[in-house]
Amino acid sequence: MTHPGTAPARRRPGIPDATVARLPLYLRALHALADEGVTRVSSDELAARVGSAGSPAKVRKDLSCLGSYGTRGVGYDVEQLVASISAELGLARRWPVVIVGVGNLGHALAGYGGFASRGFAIAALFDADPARLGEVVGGLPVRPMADLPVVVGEQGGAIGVIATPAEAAQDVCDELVAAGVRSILNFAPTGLQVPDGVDVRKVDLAVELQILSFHEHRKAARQVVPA
Amino acid sequence: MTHPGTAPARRRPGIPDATVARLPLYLRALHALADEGVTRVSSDELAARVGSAGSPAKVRKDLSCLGSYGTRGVGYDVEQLVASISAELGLARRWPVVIVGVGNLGHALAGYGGFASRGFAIAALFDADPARLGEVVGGLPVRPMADLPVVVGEQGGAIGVIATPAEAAQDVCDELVAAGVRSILNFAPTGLQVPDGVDVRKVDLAVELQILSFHEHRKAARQVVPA
DNA sequence: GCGACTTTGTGCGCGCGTTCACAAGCGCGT
DNA sequence: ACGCGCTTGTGAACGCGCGCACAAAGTCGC
Repeated sequence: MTHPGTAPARRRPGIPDATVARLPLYLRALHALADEGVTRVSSDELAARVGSAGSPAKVRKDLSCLGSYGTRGVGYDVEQLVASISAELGLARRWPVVIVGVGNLGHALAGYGGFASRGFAIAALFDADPARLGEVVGGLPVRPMADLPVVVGEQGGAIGVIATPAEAAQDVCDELVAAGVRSILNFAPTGLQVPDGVDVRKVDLAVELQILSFHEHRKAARQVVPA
Repeated sequence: MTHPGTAPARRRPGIPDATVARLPLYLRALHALADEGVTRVSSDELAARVGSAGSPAKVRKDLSCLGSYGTRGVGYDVEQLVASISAELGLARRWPVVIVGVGNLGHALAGYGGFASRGFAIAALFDADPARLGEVVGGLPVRPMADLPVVVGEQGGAIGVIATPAEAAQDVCDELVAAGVRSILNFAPTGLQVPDGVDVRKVDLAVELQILSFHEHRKAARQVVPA
């Protein structure tokens, strides 16, 4: 099979995005299993653990995709799989995270213990509001935006988290990019424009609720007019 | 569909999930446009507004999918489109939301103004910790879990939000389902088992960071070993 | 009033992801 | 030692969603 018409300039190392999105779920389930003292797991069991997002076949294909070995007739070694997935996700290194915007959500994120236990360290908190500067949240002081390039430089890169109102998000995003941040998690309810080479993932609570609302709406309509 | 004139394109129950997931983004952008006083918008412009998640063709196909009319040579009427999408998402009704777990994240959610302005009303807050009961957060008192069926009954259904630690999530989920909740937004870092007819959407901050970590990792690797 | 430009609506082909089904491999009991 | 059952790994088909490209349609300029 030769490559079709398109120029093969960008060769992918072969991990589909859909698989990448599931690896963290597997990792989560595997950590839970390890805590329970389980040392081996089958694709069937792992799929059940991750819930609706996993089928046994998907699990096997995903895992085979990253070259990790299972043992036929037995299953996968939990510890080895954790190591393999962690390596693939780049979690050997503990990534520094900078949070911009110390409002309601920023406070919650700064105080969230889940980051530290999953391979991330909150490096600093920033806010544009001078009244907030110096305030200590989750053990870290709130710093001015001007410090951002310094912190990112010190850490040798970082993941940026935007927890500001929508109006400020694009400006903050630009500052993050200018400071050298190439991966951004955006909680502000707005789309962001970024140059090539910068990844943005967005989490919008209202959007999630609206998607649920759609299905709820449909379910209600179906009750009134049954098939 | 060769009939010209006022032939109504009946929207069939077949709206792709991918489209449903984008409708809230369009709605968000349209509200912003309306606030700016814009009354008409082209698929091109709307696509640009939603950022990387939208191409003009996708916008057109999505909108045509829900039967809303644009005017050829002009574009779409912003107000009409807002009404159409809102109706399709079931936002004519203001959905009640119950939040379970008033920790860091629960506090932030209770205080988040974005819900009220996007078609949702926080109906009540719950927590299993007796020490928290009665505490007022975001204008609402924290109530015991035992009140959950009462509240859901009063509201005639509700969307449940789980903001508890992972260990409690499945139990809370079961209680929500037992109380009649059929749509759940889960912030706890764990998979949930639910019966048929119940929708769960999950938001895991650490998972999002790990996906970013993967790409960051890959970008770093590409610098060392360029193509 | 008419032509030309703009923008929607959509049919088609393609590529990705999911699922099915089965062969290969490994351990275990006998 | 040998077959039996369990589980992985994977090839192939299916289906969905995306982008392209063009026809229909409506507006604006002259």
